Amino acid sequence: MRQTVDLSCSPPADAQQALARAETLCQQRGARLTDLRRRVLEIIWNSATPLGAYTILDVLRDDGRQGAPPTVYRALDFLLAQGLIHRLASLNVFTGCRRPGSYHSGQFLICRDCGRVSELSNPAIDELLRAETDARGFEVLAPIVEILGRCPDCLEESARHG
Amino acid sequence: MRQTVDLSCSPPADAQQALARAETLCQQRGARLTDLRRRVLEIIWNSATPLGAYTILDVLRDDGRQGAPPTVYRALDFLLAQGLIHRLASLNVFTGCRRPGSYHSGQFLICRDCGRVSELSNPAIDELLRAETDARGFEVLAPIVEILGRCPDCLEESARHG
DNA sequence: TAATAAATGTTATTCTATAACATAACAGAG
DNA sequence: CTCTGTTATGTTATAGAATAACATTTATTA
Repeated sequence: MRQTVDLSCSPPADAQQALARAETLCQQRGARLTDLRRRVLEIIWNSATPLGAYTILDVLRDDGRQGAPPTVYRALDFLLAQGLIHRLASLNVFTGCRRPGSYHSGQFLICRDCGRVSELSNPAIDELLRAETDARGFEVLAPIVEILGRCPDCLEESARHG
Repeated sequence: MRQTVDLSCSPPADAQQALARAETLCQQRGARLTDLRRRVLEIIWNSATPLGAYTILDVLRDDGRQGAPPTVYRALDFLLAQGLIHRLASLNVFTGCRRPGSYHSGQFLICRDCGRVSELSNPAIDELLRAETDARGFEVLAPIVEILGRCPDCLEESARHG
């Protein structure tokens, strides 16, 4: 069964702000934030949890749009290239970037229970990784840091009940 | 086209040692390292680079064994549970664990060009991540640290030629 | 407006992973 | 040793993620 979209905790304000920011950035860069790409970004931001490509496709189809997997993946590729979203490799899902503008790879805390994601940016972690790779003469292209676990809310929840 | 198995840099000695170690650990734990599971572990260790599940399946079939995807995935699940291999989420591949016995999640440097992987274990990185998650009341289940980049050999190679 | 480039539509396929159920191998109790 | 329950493996089918290849449309600019 396909993932459903949970809007419970991502206020539209966030989405609107993110879209406005994206608009500005793309304009500055001469990148074309088309209807489709904007809509995909909006779908991602409207969701409380990261979405898979096929879930996004379902929403597009609900919009009445035509679409096949490449439709979504191409839009996602664009948004990734612009640093407007991140891909979580461990779950094959996509989430809006909280700090677009400065390209970065991000560090993520992913809750196993509710699926929500926090994006950290701890420079010390970056520096340590950098030191480690420098020492080995390894050139970094894409660092991936994804911590799967349980968020405070879900911990408390499971403490109260079962 | 399916991945092919490159034996060029993983001396059989490593594999033999890893298998012996696995044997011992499983015996201590009362876990059953069956023919199939041992063979899958051996296939992984005999390869210079991490292997995908379907590549492993191909090798099993070359052995003359019967097999379907679940055959491989079940063996991999066992080896993962025993901490004898790691899964690299960013590439959907599996690699032998260099320090089995102490369950750990590992930090990996993955070369984009040659596909080889170095497993780090920098306690400082673990500690930083731990501090960050503790501060947020987030319970860690599975930290994933995978750095995609280019290894020294491939950097030198590309400096000499193209 | 014509020529070019960029974006999207469309069909098919590849790769990754698991569900569900059948059969076989094994370990311990009697 | 045999029965019995458990664990492991065989087997078929399907779900889920991603891309290849080519057609068509939309935008840009010369």
